[in-house]
Amino acid sequence: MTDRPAGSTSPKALNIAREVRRRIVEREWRQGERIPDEADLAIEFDAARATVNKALQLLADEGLLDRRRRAGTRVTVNPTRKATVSISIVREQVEQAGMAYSYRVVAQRRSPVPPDIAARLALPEGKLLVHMRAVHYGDGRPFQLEDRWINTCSAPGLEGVDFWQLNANEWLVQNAPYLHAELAFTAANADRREARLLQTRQGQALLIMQRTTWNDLGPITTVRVACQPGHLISTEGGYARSNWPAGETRTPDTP
Amino acid sequence: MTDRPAGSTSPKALNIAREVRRRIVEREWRQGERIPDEADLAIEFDAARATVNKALQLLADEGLLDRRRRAGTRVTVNPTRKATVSISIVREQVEQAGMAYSYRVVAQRRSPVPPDIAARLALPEGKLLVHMRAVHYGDGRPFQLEDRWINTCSAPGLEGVDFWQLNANEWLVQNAPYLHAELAFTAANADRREARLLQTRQGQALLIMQRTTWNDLGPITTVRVACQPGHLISTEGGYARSNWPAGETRTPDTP
DNA sequence: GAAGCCTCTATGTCTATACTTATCTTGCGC
DNA sequence: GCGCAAGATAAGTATAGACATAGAGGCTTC
Repeated sequence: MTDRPAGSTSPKALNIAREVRRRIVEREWRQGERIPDEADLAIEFDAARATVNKALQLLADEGLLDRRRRAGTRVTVNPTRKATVSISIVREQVEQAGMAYSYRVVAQRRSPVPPDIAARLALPEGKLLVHMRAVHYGDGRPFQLEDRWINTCSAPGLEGVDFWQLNANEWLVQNAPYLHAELAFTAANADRREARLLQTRQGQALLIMQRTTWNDLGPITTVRVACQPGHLISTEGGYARSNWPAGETRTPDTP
Repeated sequence: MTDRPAGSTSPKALNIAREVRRRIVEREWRQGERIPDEADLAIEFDAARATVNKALQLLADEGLLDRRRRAGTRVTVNPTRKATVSISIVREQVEQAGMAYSYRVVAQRRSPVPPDIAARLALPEGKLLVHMRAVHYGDGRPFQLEDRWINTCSAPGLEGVDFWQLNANEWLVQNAPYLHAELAFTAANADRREARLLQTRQGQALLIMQRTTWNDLGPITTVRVACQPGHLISTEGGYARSNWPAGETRTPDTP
């Protein structure tokens, strides 16, 4: 009898993963302990080994299991869990929040690259890159402030583009897909200019997002995004979207 | 002598993924375009369809491809790329940075839960939870400041634990695996107390990490971590860690 | 006992095949 | 022309079988 009352949408591998996860969380299988091997689990769950493999790989990716050839699979002792951040274009973020998007370029010029940026991009100091600063607005209020350096060598076709009118972020996303990216978060106090552009006070703590992308030609662009005060970047919990919070509390932004 | 000049580290599915990625990045297959179906690719790459499927699923997870049954696979128009943040226990972070770890509990008591925390945990306001504040040090200098609420109902066995001595973070990681987690980043100005504990000045911008975990019994714990000034949380670039710095750029015909 | 070799096992990966399922297309009846 | 049902198609998923390979553990040798 296939019970599917609680919405168990039945891809077999996922069911197996869920059951194994439950056994771990409920401590039937304890930290560091070795769990039955794939073949045994395949018998227990009446599935092919490949299916069990898929399930266990999933849990290993989540950081719950440690798998090694010949040694078998054991429950991770100090699980390093992973959370994923989705980076979409600003306009979509703003619009998804139900606000009207607008965009203003504050400055744009070719400029020799300063030492810190050069280091981050692994480019010779002083090389001429396109440097631009822009503000993204939601409903007319400043949402994000971006300070971007673009390496035209890695973005062919960019030469003729007029970023005073076009959104650099979107142009790059659509026209210069990357092979490698780095992303980092930090915090910084708003300086005088940032405070003015974001319409806040100097010294206000800002969430800073630094992002650099590369393709096979080299670095494409690096950008430092300063978010509006109180902005929250949240990650996707990952796997088990359960249903405890009866009222899915989508936390309102902090004032 | 294993000559693998072009770095083809052999798992066939990964090779296929890499090649498809290359075709996208090099714009052989353009944004929005439909790519050949799995069967055709299987023939082209001389692989089974399952293998091609695995490769394409990988790229879809990365956000590069959009796949729909019957409709086929197309290159994503506005790729929303994903980056993953690894959350390990603080001690490991500190030690990995080559510093000596220490830990000090600043306060711990049972306390009625304030409205904002109650909302976040979906618990009735005023319920008694364990509230604790602690500082993590690296080489004696403050590294992180944590403000944690623990729901003993969801963490059986916690009643008798003495967090004045034991590291709450580690105890929870090892003894209360979770099913669901949420993580968010924001920035805040250090208040008087935070400034003192982190040995910095009041108003200093701090990177804040908020993390809440649940298991099948309900919310386990929520913690607000304030990082030392200048702290950087970086994500794993993801898939293609390449080696441009003067590395072998598999240079195609560059226009 | 330490070092080195050997063997066997559990996972890693791939294949061929089959069936399921969503959804686009087509064609029929009106 | 319109609506709806039938068919076709591409991805989704599962399976049994096979071989590859890392590496733990035992064995031998010095």
